[in-house]
Amino acid sequence: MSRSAKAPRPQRPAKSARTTRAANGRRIRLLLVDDHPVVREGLRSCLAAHANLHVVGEAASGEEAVVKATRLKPDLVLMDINLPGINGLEATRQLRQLMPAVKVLVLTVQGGREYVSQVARHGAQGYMLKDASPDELARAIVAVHHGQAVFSHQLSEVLALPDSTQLLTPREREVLTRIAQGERGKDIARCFGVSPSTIKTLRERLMRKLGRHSIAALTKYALEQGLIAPPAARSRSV
Amino acid sequence: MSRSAKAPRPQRPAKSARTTRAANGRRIRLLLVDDHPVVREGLRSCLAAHANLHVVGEAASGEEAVVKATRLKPDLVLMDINLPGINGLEATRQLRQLMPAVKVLVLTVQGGREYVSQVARHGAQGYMLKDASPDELARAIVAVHHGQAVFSHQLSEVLALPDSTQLLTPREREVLTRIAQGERGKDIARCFGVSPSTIKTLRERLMRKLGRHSIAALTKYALEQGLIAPPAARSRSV
DNA sequence: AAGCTTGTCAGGCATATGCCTGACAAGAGT
DNA sequence: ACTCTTGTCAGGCATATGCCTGACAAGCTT
Repeated sequence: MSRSAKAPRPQRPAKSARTTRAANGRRIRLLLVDDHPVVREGLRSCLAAHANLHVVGEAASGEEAVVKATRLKPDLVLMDINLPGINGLEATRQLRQLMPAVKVLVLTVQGGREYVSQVARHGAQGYMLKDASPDELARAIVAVHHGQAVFSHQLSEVLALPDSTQLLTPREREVLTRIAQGERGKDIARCFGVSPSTIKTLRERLMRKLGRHSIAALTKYALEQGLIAPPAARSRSV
Repeated sequence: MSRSAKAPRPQRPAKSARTTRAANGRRIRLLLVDDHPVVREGLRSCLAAHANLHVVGEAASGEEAVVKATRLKPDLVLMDINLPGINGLEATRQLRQLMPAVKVLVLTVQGGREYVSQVARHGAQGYMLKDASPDELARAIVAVHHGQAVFSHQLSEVLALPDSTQLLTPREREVLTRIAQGERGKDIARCFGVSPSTIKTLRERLMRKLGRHSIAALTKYALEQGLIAPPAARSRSV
């Protein structure tokens, strides 16, 4: 904790203002995407200490992110995942399709293994967790802007793990999401137009592969890995 | 904006500095509790615009929150719920027990109905969602400091709903959390030292009361309502 | 005192799970 | 050609769920 406590607020010395100065001298134009004003403000404030980082806009939803990105043409978008409307991954996909030059650094609290590969699959160049320090974040932005792929060091352990869901076939993933959403075997079978036995077998394969041996456990796994949307008990969705 | 930065950066005009100036002239001493540096910085920055709000410290965990609160004796603690170690609710409970004079305003992304009553039960005076605007937040802080109970207006719809979990007895809640964590009836029974039949009956009562008729559905409900920690796929817990 | 809820327990019954054993065809990789 | 994985399907079997019917004691409300 860099902040001393009772002191007359130490006015953080912005120590890294120099350290991250852009090599080429050009400022990196940033678009902040997060639905929480406080977080946007925090990012703004954290990044303000870095002379080469320039926040050119903010967006509070996926749709707004895409619109603003096309208008403002930032170099890089800092993208949250949990957004009202289309989520950050989908927004990333759309954005990257429309403007391949714009890089996307995903910044979220979700740390599941599956999220990592999902993030990459959707075209983002980086994936930081929100418990990264401001300096880490700034370094990540610069690195991504320079073409590196950057992942939060907190994710390294997760990345070191075998990607369990990579091991799943599309069919298995589909079945898993259905199971995790509370559908029962028979309904899934009917919905897929296959025999209940098939779903049964697939479920058992899933359990063997993932080492989760109950529906509740599979549900929790799917949630952890971001295979299904976390139950959004937000007011807007109630 | 407290942090200077060399950039010309629009240095947001702190328009509401006057509007929330304390009536009594005394500044409200605040302790910020959140495990994300960026969020803490955002709060700092948002609140810096208000002359009567004074951030005296920060904490990144529940334990740290309790320690710092006893040391710094803030007027009010801004408390996140999802924290490493003991969560914000437990921290609130401990803190309120140790220092009843310190008010707690919970500030989180969790908007479930059950969370609202849980927050109140743990001794907090207010509950704001993180999508509140900085001004709302500042007003809430002042209001709570003046003895009001404050809840995010985004929560009003949620509050208008009947509190389904209020309808649950402590025992039922306990069983529900166990179920949602993937324990099966028999194990719960053994753990509680009662007959499996009892758990069976309780589970059925739960299903009737909540209108969820499978374990997966109960799990999702518990997640939504914040009865169990959202599956923390964070690196630290992997 | 009568009624209510809670927590405890039990039985039955249809269905679903979890775990095992198979099987077969299509496709990919070697 | 051979192996491997995938997706499909089936049977059996022990256990768990989901849904119903009870029951009884303790406590609280009225």
